Amino acid sequence: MTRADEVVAAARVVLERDGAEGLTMQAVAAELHIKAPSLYKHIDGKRAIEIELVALALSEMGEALHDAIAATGAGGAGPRARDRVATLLAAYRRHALAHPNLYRLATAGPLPRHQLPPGLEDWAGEPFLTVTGDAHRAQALWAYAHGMVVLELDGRFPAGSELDVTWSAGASAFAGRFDLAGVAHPHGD
Amino acid sequence: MTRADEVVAAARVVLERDGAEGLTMQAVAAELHIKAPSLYKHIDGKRAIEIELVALALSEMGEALHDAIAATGAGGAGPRARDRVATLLAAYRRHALAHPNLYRLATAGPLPRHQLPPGLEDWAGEPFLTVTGDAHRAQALWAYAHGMVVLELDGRFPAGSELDVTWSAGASAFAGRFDLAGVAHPHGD
DNA sequence: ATTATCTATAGATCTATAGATAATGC
DNA sequence: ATTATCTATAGATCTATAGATAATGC
Repeated sequence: MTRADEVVAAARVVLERDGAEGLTMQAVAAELHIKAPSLYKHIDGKRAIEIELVALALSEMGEALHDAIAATGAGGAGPRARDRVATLLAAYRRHALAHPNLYRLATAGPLPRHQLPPGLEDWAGEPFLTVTGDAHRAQALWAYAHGMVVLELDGRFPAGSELDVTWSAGASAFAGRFDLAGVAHPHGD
Repeated sequence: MTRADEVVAAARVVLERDGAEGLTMQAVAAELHIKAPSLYKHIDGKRAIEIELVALALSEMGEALHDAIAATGAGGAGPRARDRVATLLAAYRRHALAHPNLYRLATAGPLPRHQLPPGLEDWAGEPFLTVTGDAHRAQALWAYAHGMVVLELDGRFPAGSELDVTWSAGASAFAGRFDLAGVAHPHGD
């Protein structure tokens, strides 16, 4: 682990603990028991740290999602479509809520695409394509998951909301079309 | 229009033009051709301005949504459910993209519920309940709309995404269950 | 020699208060 | 008198650079 990696690791600790607002060069340095100016000998500045954290977040989220749907077994659209959607959503929610500040950092604002490992973004989102079988439905499902997470993190749902039921309603909605298609247009192959 | 209202109106201009980052007391004062300290004689501070802006944003969004579904005519779940969902989503998207910075301010972070006009939040969200007929599905649809908007605003969808199609896919998904229900469990009344 | 760290500090903001000054309305 | 505005400024941060100092490795 290079010293630069240690800086990023320390930044992660600070971010998870104190939020984006608390992520300052001084706080990161303090986490390493050094002074802020020393950080600049190892990493290019605050923005560089943030970009590393975004890459890390995408990577870990991708892993959580791939793992989750791998366990459901492969397969296209079918009667188990709803289960697979629900499984994916549950993994997304669990992972995001377990690392709320890292999740926010990685999803808020424009993505520094040209500074991320090539393919990382696509790979992380792949599971949405896998469970929906269609690029547009994949994007829609992802947007749904993201919307639910940020609203939940920000406490935007009224008190007393039964969020498990709401999440479930979304899973049904996004799997519904498959079920309906299965009834109305049985696969010819 | 009280001077306090003029301050809020100026703040809105600054926010829409320069984003949340540019919304400073100095910028608001400059918009009114006065100096920042003078603002404090009219309004309680920056946070007070922001809260007024959130109330304004909720109010205008609520109006846009109510207007949109009013035009589709009342009615419960039925074959036109998808149209009504699509109409609501279109209005949500159009309004949010027309006032991106106000939208962000109003939806980012915790809602100052106790400092908003009573009932405003519920009223603004009512159209989602109207078109879905169910509180959980309403929340899910709202989360979908919000997710789509913030991802679109932040440029998070890959270049070349056909967002109209994606929005449409969500509308179909959330209306699908109604269609399916209509097929599988015809209304008994 | 090279590397890591330190102190000192420039430079850029922001919010908000204190107290003075000018203008308006009774 | 009251109201609106101004100047001056306290107080709090943050990022980042410059240059000195100590420690490590050949």
